[in-house]
Amino acid sequence: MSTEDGFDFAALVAGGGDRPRTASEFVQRALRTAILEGRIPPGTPLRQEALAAAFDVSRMPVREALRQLEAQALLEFTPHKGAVVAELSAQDQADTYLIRRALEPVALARSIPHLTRDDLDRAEDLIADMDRESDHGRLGELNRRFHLSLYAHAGSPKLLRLVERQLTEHDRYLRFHLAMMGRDRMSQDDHLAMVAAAAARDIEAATVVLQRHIDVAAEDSARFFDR
Amino acid sequence: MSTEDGFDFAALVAGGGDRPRTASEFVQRALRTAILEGRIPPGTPLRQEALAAAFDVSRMPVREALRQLEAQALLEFTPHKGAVVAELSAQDQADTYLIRRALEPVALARSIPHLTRDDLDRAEDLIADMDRESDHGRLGELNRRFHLSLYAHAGSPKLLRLVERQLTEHDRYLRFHLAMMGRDRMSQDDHLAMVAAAAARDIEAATVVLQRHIDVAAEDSARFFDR
DNA sequence: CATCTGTTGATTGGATCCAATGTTAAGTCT
DNA sequence: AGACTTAACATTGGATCCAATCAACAGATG
Repeated sequence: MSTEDGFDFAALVAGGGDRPRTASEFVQRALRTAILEGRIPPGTPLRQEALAAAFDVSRMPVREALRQLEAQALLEFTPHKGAVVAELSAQDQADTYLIRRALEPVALARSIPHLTRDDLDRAEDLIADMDRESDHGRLGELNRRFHLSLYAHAGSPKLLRLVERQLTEHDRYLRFHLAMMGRDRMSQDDHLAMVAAAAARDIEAATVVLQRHIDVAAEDSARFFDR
Repeated sequence: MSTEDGFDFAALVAGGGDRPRTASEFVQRALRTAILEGRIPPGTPLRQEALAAAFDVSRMPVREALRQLEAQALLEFTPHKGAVVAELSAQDQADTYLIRRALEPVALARSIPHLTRDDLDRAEDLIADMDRESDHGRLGELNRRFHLSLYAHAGSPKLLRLVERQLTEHDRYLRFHLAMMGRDRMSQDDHLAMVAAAAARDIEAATVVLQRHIDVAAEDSARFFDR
């Protein structure tokens, strides 16, 4: 059954968390996390019929889910050809870092004055979790949650949603990156330094570290796409 | 016929530009521009049946269009209640400016070295067009195109898409803003200064003007939401 | 032999029908 | 009279069916 059509969609059906109220949302979430975690490789064509069968729904909720994911740039739609999981490209990856570098320091700077001791503790916990975690998919999520925890009090929901989105897209590349680099201790030093600077309410130091953190990650990752 | 259900959807049917290949896309574009240009007020409930009748299609392409617009944050979906045009809020507006201020200078700086004489001429043409234009809806589009024309050569498609999105969302507020302020000569001075700086390849000067331009617009607009 | 064309199969787009849910309003009971 | 229950309606969510489009392949023609 795993040689269906290049990918075993049935494996996606075990949706975690709270069961969504609508089938459309159910499909949307399952596909979304599957794509983000790299479980459906870029370029995979998404046949509506196959997905409908895998999720045991009709084609309609599948179509709605695909439309939503298209608007999130996770897949590409061609009028009468269907949907394909969006490709990863060096250009796209570079752009993601460019955007993160512009947005995240702003979020961090605005958030630092309002961070509580609890927030900082949780951030440190996440760093510890990352040290323990070995699965690449979950590591990306922990990294995302760590960054977001420091930006949480920026008081700009729209900015945060945007940053979150960039971080999730970054996940797709990070996963790819880690898979080739083996386990990395990454920039945990940077992470710790950021928390320390935040605790000291030193906005300047924290943003400098963050920018360098992103720049280094950008350079590292760029190498994997030089081909 | 204009007292249908609070809004005359039939007036949207005259879609400009190239006719889309699919009904879904047709509906999506029409609704999108209508919302952006403020022709459908925030908070308006979008009944699928009414839209389908107005566009002379079935409810299905309408549903797909609504899903896409939801993912673009132009309307809000509630499971069994339906879609409502997204509200404008002071917070959201402030966030939009925050994001623009972070992203646009980056795009401009990267684009300036590659701008051609033609690009600059077109930018100046757009400024002239804005002087002549009186309709608020179109003015917003011209303003958007002006900004984008200066960023066009940034070489970062993803960044540009994001900036374009912020500018279109900004349009909704700009329209609201202009409607109360009467005709304004706005920041055409800033626009001219930006083109001049770009022509001189003076990245520093251009980005400074742009940042101030955005800051001033942010402060101006914020007043209208103090209530 | 290459190219063009017509035909068949696969897949998506759209329409209609039915089920599920939410809302409203009437009616009943305290 | 006020609050709760329940029944009708309106609206959305989902399934199935049909039409339109695209891709692949076979055959004809230069």
